[in-house]
Amino acid sequence: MTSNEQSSTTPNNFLKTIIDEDLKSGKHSSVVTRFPPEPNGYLHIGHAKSICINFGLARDFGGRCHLRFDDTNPAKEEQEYIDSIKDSVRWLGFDWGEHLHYASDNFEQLFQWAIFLIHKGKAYVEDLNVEQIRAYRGTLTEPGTESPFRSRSIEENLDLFNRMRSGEFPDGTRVLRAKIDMASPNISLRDPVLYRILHTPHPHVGDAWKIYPMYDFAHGQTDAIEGITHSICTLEFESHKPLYEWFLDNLPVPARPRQYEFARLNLTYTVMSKRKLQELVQLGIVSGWDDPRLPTLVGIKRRGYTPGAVRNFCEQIGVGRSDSWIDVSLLEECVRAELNESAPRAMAVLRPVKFIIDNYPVDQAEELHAPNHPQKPEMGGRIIQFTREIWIDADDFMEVPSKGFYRLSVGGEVKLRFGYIIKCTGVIMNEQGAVMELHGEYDPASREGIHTADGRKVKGVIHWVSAHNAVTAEVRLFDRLFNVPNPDKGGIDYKEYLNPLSVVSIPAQLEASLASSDSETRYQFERMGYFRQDPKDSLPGKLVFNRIVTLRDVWSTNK
RNA sequence: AGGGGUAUAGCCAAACGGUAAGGCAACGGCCUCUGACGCCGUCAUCUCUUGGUUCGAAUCCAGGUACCCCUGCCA
Repeated sequence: MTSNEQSSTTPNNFLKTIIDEDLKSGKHSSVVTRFPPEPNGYLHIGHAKSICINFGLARDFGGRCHLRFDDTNPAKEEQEYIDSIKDSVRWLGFDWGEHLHYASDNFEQLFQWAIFLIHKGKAYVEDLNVEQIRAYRGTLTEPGTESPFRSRSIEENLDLFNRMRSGEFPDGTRVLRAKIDMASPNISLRDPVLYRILHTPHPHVGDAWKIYPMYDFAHGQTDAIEGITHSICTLEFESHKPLYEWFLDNLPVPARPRQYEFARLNLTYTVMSKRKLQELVQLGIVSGWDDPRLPTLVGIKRRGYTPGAVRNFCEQIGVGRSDSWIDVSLLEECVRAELNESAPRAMAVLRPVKFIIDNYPVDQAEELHAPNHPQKPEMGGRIIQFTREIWIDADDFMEVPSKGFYRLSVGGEVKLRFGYIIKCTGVIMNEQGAVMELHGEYDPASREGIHTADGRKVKGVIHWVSAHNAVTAEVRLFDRLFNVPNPDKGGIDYKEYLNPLSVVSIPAQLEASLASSDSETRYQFERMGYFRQDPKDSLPGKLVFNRIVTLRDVWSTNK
């Protein structure tokens, strides 16, 4: 297999087509991409799409992908974010090798290139203030007006720009602008700002600079310096592309990268903008950036989603240029698909109701064997205890069973998973009509299979735990953070759509073997879903389990 | 007459003038000691729309329509 053949079985997309052609035509001999986050916040699932695209392309075509911090605005950036972003990229399973870069590594070169433009008469120092610049810029339908400072001499521009660098002027008093075209229909070409004065220390280069380049003046040149062949970004940067190319055309850059755009990810029932995410955290609506309900990568990780599932999700959704809304259920489906294969099974009763087996000896306890995975005997098994008193789930009992309900009711029988068939003979309720306790009998001959002594087949199989040795745990049931597909839609504040039941915490009864689990192991609680211990809050004596995702449940969705 | 983009099934998405891939969902059926998993089958006479070119159009041309992005000293 040669380097310019696609080595994966993943579906085709327009970026792969472009790279394939560039490699075949000899335009490039290898592929170099980059993932360029600004370290001003935590990464979310939308970034995961970009990471998978960039690192995935490099992997598929035998090239490399850089991790580059687009750190040109120290007012918003912090080391904490740099560290977290690195963690998240690694967690997703990607490796940038030697290629950890910072746009700020190139500040001196960028400065020299700015000087170069001034010498060519293609950049000037602007004295107008923010409001004036805005007014002079024109509107979407009207051309802008040239600044009175546009025609300054090269000498004066040089002098002023150097003095900007040396910190002589206060923030906001001057900027360096490119001299392009104030009448351009593309507003990003109306003499864009190249540098602004900012007396702010920088997380990566300290207090070396008093002026900082703008994104547009840094990105393409940094791509060129790093030898990026395909600079892949989201659609909103498309209108910046002519500017991106203008700098490459007018500066003595060492290479000629190309920018390509794809549609950003939108996910239903959540919000993705940094501003909204931050607001949810700050208002205490969620517990932090790693709240398991958030689409942040740290949140998803804490919830218990696996990196493989996220990667698979990114593969499934494809790459295109049309605005798309992906249903969260696809993400959940990817999580289920992976966990179904890897998760050991266990039993846990989330809404415990005591069931007393009247014909079972009070002091007796027997050991039953339960396999850890129905299709994978190599995953072994464990011993579960069977006793006179057991916990079963309140949802598995109905006083008056509805049509199609084949679990327990008075007079009905059901198979206890890996245990015996039991028959319910009585129910004790409180004054409010809530079920307090159930009574019944077991069939001693029914341990194997689902047939009664007289040969009938029991339809229902329910999970249970021995009340004798069950362990109590807090279980957090997570659901969608919002109760509408697009909380951003309409003029209404997105917070109006918050789902009040996005997390409900309940005391549950778990089988004894779970007491010694660790937070790395994801379990399937049979018939309920996938769960794992919360890595932050769960303690040996005080277990806390997160519900990662439910199992598909045709019964309850069709009810 | 601002500029730039995008329209293929419920949600994504492939197709590059040769007769609409695939995934998810949905719907039937089978299997099952998890109403899970798995398996089998069904699911666009049609590609936003109206015309045109062509033996042949989702693909080419012309005109409409809808939606998204752009007026930070953010990225």
